[in-house]
Amino acid sequence: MKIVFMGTPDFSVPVLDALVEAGHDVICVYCQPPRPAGRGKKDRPSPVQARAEALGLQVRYPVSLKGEAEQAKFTALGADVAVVVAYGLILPQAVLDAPKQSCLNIHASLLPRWRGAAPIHRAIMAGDAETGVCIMQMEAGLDTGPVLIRQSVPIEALDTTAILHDRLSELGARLIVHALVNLAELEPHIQSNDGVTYAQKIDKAEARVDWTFAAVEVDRLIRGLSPFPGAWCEINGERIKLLESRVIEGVGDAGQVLGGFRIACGAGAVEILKAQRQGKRPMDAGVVLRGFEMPDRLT
RNA sequence: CGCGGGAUGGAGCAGUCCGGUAGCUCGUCAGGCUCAUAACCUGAAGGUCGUAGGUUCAAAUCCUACUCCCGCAA
Repeated sequence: MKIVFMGTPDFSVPVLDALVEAGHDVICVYCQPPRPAGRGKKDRPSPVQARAEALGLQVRYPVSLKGEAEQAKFTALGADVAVVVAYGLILPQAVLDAPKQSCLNIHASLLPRWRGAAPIHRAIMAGDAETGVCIMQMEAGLDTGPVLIRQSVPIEALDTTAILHDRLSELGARLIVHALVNLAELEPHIQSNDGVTYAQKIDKAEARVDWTFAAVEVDRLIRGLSPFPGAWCEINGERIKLLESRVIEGVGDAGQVLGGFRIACGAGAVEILKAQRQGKRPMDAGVVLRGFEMPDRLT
């Protein structure tokens, strides 16, 4: 099948790989243009661009698809299907209509819950018991199209966004390959109007831990924001990123250190399992604590 | 030239300003104690102090260049 692939971040890469491996003819890859990123603020290609070039695929990264010229170039590809996963650009109707069969989107949530940019983070932060992946037909609206395949995955107590991200990315890759083979038989299910929520982009201001919150909330925040952007707190004037945690039994004033890396919250307590000091790599809590003096209380 | 932190036995750190014996918390190994333990006690092994130059009687420490890792910011 002649496929146009559209995606940008790490989440999209396993999907691209799966399509190529399944023997599809990926005639062109669209992704976001290289942006200043990382130390030195140099332009860096997106993960998808890097992977696509390594595979020897044609790559395009237009700043927008609104112009007629871009749309004409897209249409001229004569694709059977467009596979879109975390591309980062809204597709105009002219683009949606271009592929002979359809535009399929892979979304990392159980739609209609968590439409939008940060579905994995939001599912963990909200304390959802499960999340999943949907393969859907694209419409002009944001993640509103009819769902072809919907597969749920439980969220475990210690799951972080990093873990779920990889798990869902792999799942999405498997499902899209399956969907392309069985495209004719799959039934589109219109999304319910009930239970619609939007996964707002993560705001950096959300990332600071407030110890007056209940322990379950703090724990979800830490796991939901791990590893990016990373929940953090201040210890001895130093900014410490908290990457893994669990809820434990414990009583104390909010912010009180209960020994080791166990902190009392507004209700209950959390134990930090993995953290990262500035300029250091992520380390297990016990290791972080060596050569480091914990105060009696965190704010 | 976006801002900043870091590289010291296997791990995490101190020591660097004010050059002069290589230190701490762990881990490892050996022995001891204990009914027993991620317990405790004793002892041991293990380090080109990121690399290359320079200054000096003497450099982990001061100077220069370089490599690698990371935080912020995007």
